[in-house]
Amino acid sequence: MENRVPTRLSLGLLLRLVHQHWTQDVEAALEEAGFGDIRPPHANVFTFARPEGIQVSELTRLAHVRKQTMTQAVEELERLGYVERRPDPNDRRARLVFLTERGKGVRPVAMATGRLVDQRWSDMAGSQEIEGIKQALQALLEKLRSGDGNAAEPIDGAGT
Amino acid sequence: MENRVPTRLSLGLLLRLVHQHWTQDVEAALEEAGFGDIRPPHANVFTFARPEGIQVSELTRLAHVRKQTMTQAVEELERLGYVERRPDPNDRRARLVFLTERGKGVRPVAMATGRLVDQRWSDMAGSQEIEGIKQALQALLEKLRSGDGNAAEPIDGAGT
DNA sequence: TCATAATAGTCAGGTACCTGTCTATATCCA
DNA sequence: TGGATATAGACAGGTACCTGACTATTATGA
Repeated sequence: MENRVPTRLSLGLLLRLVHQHWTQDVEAALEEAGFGDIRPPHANVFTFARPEGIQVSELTRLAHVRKQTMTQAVEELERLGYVERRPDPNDRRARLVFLTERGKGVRPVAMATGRLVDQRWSDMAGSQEIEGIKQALQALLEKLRSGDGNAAEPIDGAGT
Repeated sequence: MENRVPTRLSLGLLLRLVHQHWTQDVEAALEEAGFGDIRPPHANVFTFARPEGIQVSELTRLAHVRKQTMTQAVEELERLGYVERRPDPNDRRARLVFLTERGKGVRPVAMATGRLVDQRWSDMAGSQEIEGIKQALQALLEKLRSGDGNAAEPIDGAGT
């Protein structure tokens, strides 16, 4: 089947391939846990939701995604009955996102999936290896951000 | 502006953020070189094109992208006048992609952009650091591929 | 205190990937 | 040699991000 990883892949390609694996694994973990209707971008909502409610803009900042992306995730979860939105009493521009009872039930599982995948990868490749990659990427990211002009706003991202 | 990278980002998020930086930098490098109409996914076509022509399917394999993605890149480059397609004399199902004269002129630049970005990142963060990340990711990828059932086909990817 | 700037959220549209299905042709081996 | 299987490419449709432009509301500071 000739499926060896060719010797020298570009950094861009490597990042993409590994990221794709990650996304697939998160999705699979959610599926396994019986939540096939929740997909990776939704997980952030569960991760950052708070009993007092939270604005979409704040979710956006916490998860490093654009408003549009987060709005869509919230809308889908609303349709699925996991969250609901109510007007923010302190800011008439805003609406607050709350977990429904159903949503509260899912929360621990959704929050855990990222960690679960981390765990599996650590078991597979060694936790030092994974930890090393994380630290190296984080350090790189900080350098990239200070090094160029784009250092300004929440660039994007999600738990995925 | 409060833009420190928060202390512990998930691996998925890190991969995504760094990959995004990479793509932006490649795009910027192409723009700088005066080829604003060529975007990252196109670069593969220049990288792997051959004087005798090449099939889209083979480009697909080399670049680790799906047929659809590569087809689209080739179509765009055809519209822009960088490549042309002619029937494959040895396989009536297939068409071969050739660089036009114009395409041949761009080739070196398009091929160099990936390396250029690597170079810049190495200057910024240290070439050992970058090299280490590449090797770690590559090793991880190999483990991931042998570890799960997905180890079969060209997963995806591109010079980006 | 009032014009200006910032923020919450919506709307419209784009990109780079993905999946699955389908036809024509090629290859294989029983 | 012919029937199952694989491959080249086209077509239709989906996802998770992105951007920019816009309205309503809030915060700022001169």
